[in-house]
Amino acid sequence: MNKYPHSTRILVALDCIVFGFDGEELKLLLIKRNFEPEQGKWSLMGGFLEEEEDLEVATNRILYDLTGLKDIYFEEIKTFGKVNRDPVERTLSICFFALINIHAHNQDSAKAQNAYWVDLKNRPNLIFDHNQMVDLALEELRYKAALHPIGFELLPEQFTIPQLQKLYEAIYDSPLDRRNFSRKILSTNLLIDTGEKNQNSTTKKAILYKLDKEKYQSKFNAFHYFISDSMR
Amino acid sequence: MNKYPHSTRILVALDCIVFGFDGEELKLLLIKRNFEPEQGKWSLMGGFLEEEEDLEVATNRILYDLTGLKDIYFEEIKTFGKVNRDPVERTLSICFFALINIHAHNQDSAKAQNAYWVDLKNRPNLIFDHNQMVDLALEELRYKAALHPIGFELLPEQFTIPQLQKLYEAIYDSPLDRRNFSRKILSTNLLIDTGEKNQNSTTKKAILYKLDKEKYQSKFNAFHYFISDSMR
DNA sequence: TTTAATTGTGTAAATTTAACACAATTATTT
DNA sequence: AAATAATTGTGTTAAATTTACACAATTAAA
Repeated sequence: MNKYPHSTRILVALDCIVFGFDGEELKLLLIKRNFEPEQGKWSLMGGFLEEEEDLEVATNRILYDLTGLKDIYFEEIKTFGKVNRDPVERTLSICFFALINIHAHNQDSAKAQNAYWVDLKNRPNLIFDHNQMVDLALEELRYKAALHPIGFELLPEQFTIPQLQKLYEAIYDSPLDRRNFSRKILSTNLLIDTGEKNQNSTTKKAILYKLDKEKYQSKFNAFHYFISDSMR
Repeated sequence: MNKYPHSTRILVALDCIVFGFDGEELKLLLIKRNFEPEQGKWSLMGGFLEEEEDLEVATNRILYDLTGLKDIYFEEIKTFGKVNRDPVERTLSICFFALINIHAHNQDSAKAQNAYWVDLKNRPNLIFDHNQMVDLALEELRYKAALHPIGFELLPEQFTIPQLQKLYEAIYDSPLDRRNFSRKILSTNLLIDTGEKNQNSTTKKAILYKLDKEKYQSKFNAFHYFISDSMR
């Protein structure tokens, strides 16, 4: 097997923006680096693509190491490739974002990576071009969530419509009309009434829904217009 | 400057799907390979990311070498990273699509690369995973063009609404209602009436429009819903 | 039992979309 | 010169959707 003789091999990293939702605010799972380079500073979770490892496998490995979860929803955003973006050595970064249920991930995995949930709005400064990556990820999340039902990935198995609304309000940092939102969501037919009601409520208890996984799969690529253009 | 000692450096290629429109059909600019590997077979235009070259610069270099054009509209799609996707040596491919005005590019540049315009519908089989790349690129083009005014990138400076409609019909391989299409396009206020009319017509001459570049820039990220969901 | 907060559902006006018809223009044919 | 055929520009109406609201029901706490 002949190799390509005249070309340069380059380090390839994967960096992931992990979003979570605590019921009130959008959160990021960030690393307080206890290793070099840039020890002590904050960064995204990342890792290098290994010798005999498919790119997809590497992505799942990195997400698993951080969260202890498999089959996480993620989406590739962009490859960052400025020559000097990493001062140690030239490194490409294939950047993606992931959405997880903040209560489902393994705390020990996060602890092992020295990872902490941080409010998106009050996030610390990050190393290298990681700030730009987060900005872009938020943009992409907003774009995608306006049209496709990816928001559910951030919620627990069962959730109420008011919870879902709070999530969308957090994503777009804008208030939404309760009545119109509810109608829009229900009209997608993606929700199944579980018959149960939210217990931890101090006033009227809201209906608990779960996602209709089959319809979610089959209608995922349809447009839903959850959020109007003016809102984004 | 310390290097990262234990990690693997990998070959990184860029492969681009170049779309064009001849007034009737969507076209692809493909390479009839007169070099190894896979000499004689068809492939996408590509190239390796070089040592001291920004990723963005490499993309523009490859597009320039193929078309003689600068400032081409392009969009990154995905990085293909299966270990064995290139049998010669492990190679990542950062894949993107580009839209050009088929009449504006430099024929000599294309000839130098042994590149030919091919009907998207009757395209030859391509090497490696390039077929998948084209499939994905078409999907992304359809997705993006349903919401954002990228179609104009495929047309000459001046164009008529019937021409534009033919383009959209080619992209979605579906007929569109002439009257509703015209209304939808005009309501974006992205078109400027040049006052001139299409000359090479055997019947009623259509109005020639040009793009309002300022509005195009500023409203690019707004949603336009050029194509309804059921159409895609 | 009242109160306050929240949830579920309804309604009417405005806007947008979908489906369709007709008049105007131009090269070609009669 | 008039008729023809193909194509273009614009208009209309009904249906569907969105927007901006109001009201009744539920629940824990006062």
